[in-house]
Amino acid sequence: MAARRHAKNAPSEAVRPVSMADLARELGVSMTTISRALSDHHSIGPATKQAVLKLAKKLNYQPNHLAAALRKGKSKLLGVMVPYIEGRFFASVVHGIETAASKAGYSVIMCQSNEDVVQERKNLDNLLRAQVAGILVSVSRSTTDFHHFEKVRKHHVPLVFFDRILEGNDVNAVVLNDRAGAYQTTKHLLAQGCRRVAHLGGPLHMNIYKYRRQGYLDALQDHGIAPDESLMLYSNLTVETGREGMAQLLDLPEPPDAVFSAGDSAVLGALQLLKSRGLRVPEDVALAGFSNEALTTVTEPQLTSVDQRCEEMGQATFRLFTELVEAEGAAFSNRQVVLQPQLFVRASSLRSGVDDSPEISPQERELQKHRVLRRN
Amino acid sequence: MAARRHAKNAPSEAVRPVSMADLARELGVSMTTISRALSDHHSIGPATKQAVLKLAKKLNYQPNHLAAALRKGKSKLLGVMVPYIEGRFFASVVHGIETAASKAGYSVIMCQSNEDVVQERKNLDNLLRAQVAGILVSVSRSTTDFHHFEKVRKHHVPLVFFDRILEGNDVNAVVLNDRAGAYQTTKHLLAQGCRRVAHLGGPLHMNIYKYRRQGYLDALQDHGIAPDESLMLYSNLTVETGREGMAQLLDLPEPPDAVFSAGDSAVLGALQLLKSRGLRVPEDVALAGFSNEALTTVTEPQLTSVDQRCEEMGQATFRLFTELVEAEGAAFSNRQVVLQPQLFVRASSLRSGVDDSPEISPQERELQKHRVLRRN
DNA sequence: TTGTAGGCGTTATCAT
DNA sequence: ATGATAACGCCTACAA
Repeated sequence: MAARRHAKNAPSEAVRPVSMADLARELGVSMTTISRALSDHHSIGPATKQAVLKLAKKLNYQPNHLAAALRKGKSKLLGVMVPYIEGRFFASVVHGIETAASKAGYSVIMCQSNEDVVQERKNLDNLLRAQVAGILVSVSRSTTDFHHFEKVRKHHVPLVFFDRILEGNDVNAVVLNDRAGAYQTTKHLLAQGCRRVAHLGGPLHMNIYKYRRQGYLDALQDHGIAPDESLMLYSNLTVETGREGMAQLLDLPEPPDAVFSAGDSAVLGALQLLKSRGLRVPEDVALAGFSNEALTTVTEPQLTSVDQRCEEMGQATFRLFTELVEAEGAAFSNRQVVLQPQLFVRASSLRSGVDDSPEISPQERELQKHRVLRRN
Repeated sequence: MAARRHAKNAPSEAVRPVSMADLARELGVSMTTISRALSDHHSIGPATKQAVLKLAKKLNYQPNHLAAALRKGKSKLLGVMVPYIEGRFFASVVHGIETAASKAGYSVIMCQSNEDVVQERKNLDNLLRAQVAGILVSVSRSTTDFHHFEKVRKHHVPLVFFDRILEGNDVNAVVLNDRAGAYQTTKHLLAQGCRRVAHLGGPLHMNIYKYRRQGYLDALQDHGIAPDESLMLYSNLTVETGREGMAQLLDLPEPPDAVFSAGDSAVLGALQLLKSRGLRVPEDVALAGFSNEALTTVTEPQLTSVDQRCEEMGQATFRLFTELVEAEGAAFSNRQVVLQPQLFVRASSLRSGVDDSPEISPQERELQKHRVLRRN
């Protein structure tokens, strides 16, 4: 017990953790034997193996991932960057990624760009320096060019985008079919008898908002309705801008009888404003949003919204990453995975007697189970 | 033309990243010089330094954190473990941690225990193997003993608990003054004229729920009201159990005129049930919750709730970690940081004409700005 | 089945 | 002001 370990070049008296060399010395075998016993190599005596494992447990040995990664030139770290972690969407996607990654032996380094392209660049550099095995990213709102991601490619680090991607670049990406979600929602509003459907949109340089608008337009066209620019407002889709937008729409000579918002916060704002003006939802104005945030089931009436399959997106993103790793640069062809959204029809868009989506209820009930607000 | 080395397209040739050795060779100097130039050492010629930096930029050199950490025996990785990342509370705390950590040059490895001690243990081992510089953790719901955390201490890795801690152990921790939050809330309900205040509580083996209950009891005692066991129900505080609990309370011979819930989901359930029975809030039953979730400002009436200073908690947790690092094991005394909660009084507990908390509004307005639901 | 030795990229300690 | 060299802990040809 009194036998102290003497580090030849130890900087100070800091207690070093137990290493394979320590185990080897203690057992009087070589480090190779230790290494093989621990990694369950085939050519290893069962007796020695047991002895090694036992000693390892006794001395509380923990393998040093850093050293292994350095030696192998391959770490088990995975970089994940989101604009921010708060809010249901990104938190759920990260949850999906982390769960899948953890199961596959990867540790997730999480970072946020805070919607700032400068921070995004810094984070990217930092992840590269950490020698991550891959980078999964949803770009910031202020990102408009691709060149900092080029660097990642130069370093041969697998790169997968999710949800918010850079259009026009051939990249690996997992996205939601935003167009289909918007199309289905708008068609639903039209099926409810609405004729002047307005749209609260987001910044059009972002793929998600561009396609949500497109789906809206496509549905109108399918019904032979000409788009009316005065019914289309663009903002950052906060509650506040939702209120303002709704007010502006009501002031039109011909106000809308329905609003499809590209986000749930804005549609909440719209709802608040309509109530404050004494208008009824959905009788006077029907409402539908996008994201299926928790708040949609709390308002009165509850809000129709498009669910984005957050967790599936996380899983799919990680899966795409593992496929890239296995492909090992064999195929340079980038892959796109497109997830199908799911419209949840609720009271805010359901006019009496008309129900064009009877198949929704069971899924929703199922989803609600998982959407319990946890902790408290 | 044949003499060219095709680094890019060589199939079986894994392209190694640029290292300090490459820079040294290219410039015809030693690695020591490179290292010093890059780390801004004092004894380095300004000319050589410039040359090194220039070449580094040109060749897209990125320092290898793994190698540096291995050599120095100290990484810039920080382990953060939460029960789950979804939901406002933990997401905000993690946001606070990540922001502070990033500023200080740390990368955050985020993992979830999913409320499972077994996973918690695995994660802990994994973080140790990743050679993290510290571990910040909020324990899972199913954690009742401390011994897996002992291992962390044995490895001399700084350990800080936040919010959910293990009582009875002398540990570093950042917690909310749950008792004070509950006390203040209950006193507020009593000040509104309520005389039979019920309590929806959580699992009492968790510090947070134990203290919320205690604050409730203390407030009752201060008003000379004897606690009534039939008014105190315990559950996991989901929306569903909130509904059930409220129903049970209404069936009492003497139903309550107010409910203080240890969580916001449960109080939402209570609200739903009261409405379905045609009872008015707050006139018939006043309601107050805990956590100040986003939903509290969406319901009708809006819900009174206790804000937990999520982001401050994250910042404080990281700060405590850095203090431990600087202390360098000098002082073994563990520190506890206690944050003060903030009660937000809203319509669900405000009976007409009585307002015992006029100072709330400005802060709330301020907070609301930041609580915009983002994305979409 | 086991051992030897070299090196992954960096930094710290010597020396020049 | 600059170099040579030895670790950090692990893996893996190549020997034995």
